Amino acid sequence: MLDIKFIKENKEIVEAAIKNKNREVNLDELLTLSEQRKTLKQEIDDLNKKRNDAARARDIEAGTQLKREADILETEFAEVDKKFIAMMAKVPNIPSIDTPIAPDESGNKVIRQWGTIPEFNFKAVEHDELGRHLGIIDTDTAGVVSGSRFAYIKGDLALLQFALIQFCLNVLTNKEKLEEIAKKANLDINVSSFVPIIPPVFIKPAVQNRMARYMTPEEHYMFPNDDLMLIGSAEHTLGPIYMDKIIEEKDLPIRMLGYSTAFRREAGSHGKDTKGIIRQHQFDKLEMEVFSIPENSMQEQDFLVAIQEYVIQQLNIPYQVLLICTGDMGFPDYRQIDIEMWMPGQSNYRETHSADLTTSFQSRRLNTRVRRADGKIEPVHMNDATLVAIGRMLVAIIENYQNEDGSVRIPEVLQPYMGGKKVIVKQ
RNA sequence: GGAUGGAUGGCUGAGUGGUCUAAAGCAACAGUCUUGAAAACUGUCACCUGGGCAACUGGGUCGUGAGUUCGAAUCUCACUCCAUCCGCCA
Repeated sequence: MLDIKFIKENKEIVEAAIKNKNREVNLDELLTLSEQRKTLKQEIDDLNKKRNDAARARDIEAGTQLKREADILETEFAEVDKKFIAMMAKVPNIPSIDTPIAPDESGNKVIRQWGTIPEFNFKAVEHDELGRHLGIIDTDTAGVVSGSRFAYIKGDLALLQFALIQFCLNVLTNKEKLEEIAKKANLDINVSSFVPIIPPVFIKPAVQNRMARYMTPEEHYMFPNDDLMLIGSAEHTLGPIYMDKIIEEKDLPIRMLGYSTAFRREAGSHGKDTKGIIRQHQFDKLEMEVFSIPENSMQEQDFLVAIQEYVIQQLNIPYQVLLICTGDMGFPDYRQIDIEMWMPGQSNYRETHSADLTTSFQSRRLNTRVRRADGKIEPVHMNDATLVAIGRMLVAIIENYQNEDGSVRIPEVLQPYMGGKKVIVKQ
């Protein structure tokens, strides 16, 4: 949610943001509602003053009359307020100055590429074929037991998942390593180790709503009997940790690393990525979440991207970094940076990471604030970013590390976490 | 699932219809004293929102939402969460 004052004072900027993000909101109507709301509130306040005076004076007759008047005004206010809130929720965050303006993903800008695209002297195959051959991915049985877009991850691939997690935890809790990463990225920030968190995977819909993500119930698994839903990302339950709280400036930044399963209905993606485990209803993910003071939030995002890149470089897989354009970026995002990793089986880069800087857009709705050193209170800035979407990372690893005989080498940095094993062979 | 108790500011906690404009303590911050610190003393110290350059001032907030009343932290109803016990359970 944006600040109504900001909207009032920067109508053109907000209008452009709505247009560039392919949304529709009538700002004039919104501003009119805001004025109506304010006027009504003022009238109610004045009336309440009189009511308080009457109550103190024990003037029962005047009080009765004033109460009747107040009831009418309050009903009117409730209606206007409801419309106002609903409309405010439709206004997206404004994009950063460096965000490319374009209607769809074709406007995303590649800002850097890393690694050399591997040349195979045989025909590289896709992960589902490799996985089936090696007996480490079983979507057929999962299809029978649970339906499409589910899989059994087995044997060495299951071990590889835990190796990845362990490797990442070691990096993100190692302050010296993180300092190195920040320094290499030319970032002037106060580095601290991330707090590892295993968050709940269920969330109350009302809280999810306050994360100000523009989402439909079709995207999530809902449990109306229990007033709960499954999260689509650890971010959903990490973000509200400081809901309705004031954080002291000296305690920022707060950097968290969540590990959880993510659940997605993929309602709108029929026929897309139906093979293998690229697009699943259920996958595990390491997710970073950072709360910071406003003036540092862009650097924090750059830091998160630098960490993402470090991990991929350690795995030695080619990737490209994209600045996402207005038409493709998230509703609450001020700046979105994605990473696409090279998938030899598809001869294509595929999206594996996303880093969202939402500035104060989510925190305003969550009511998470910072008390600055000078005592002023303002919304904190929030960043969230994928560290590893494990399913897709496993895909990238086995496709990039495949051999002609269908076996798969294990990336060097992960070998210590796999008991020294170097190759996955048919099981 | 059953039973009982509870939710008040950063924390502890008093408050059972109108002097609550929420006691007191702790913590924090500032000052005095001190070479410095501690202690002591003095002061400040919740949040949202309207008006005002400001001093200041109006309204709202005692888990959430509705209700009763001229008047609600206090009474009623619903909900959420927490604690303890019983049952079940990894």
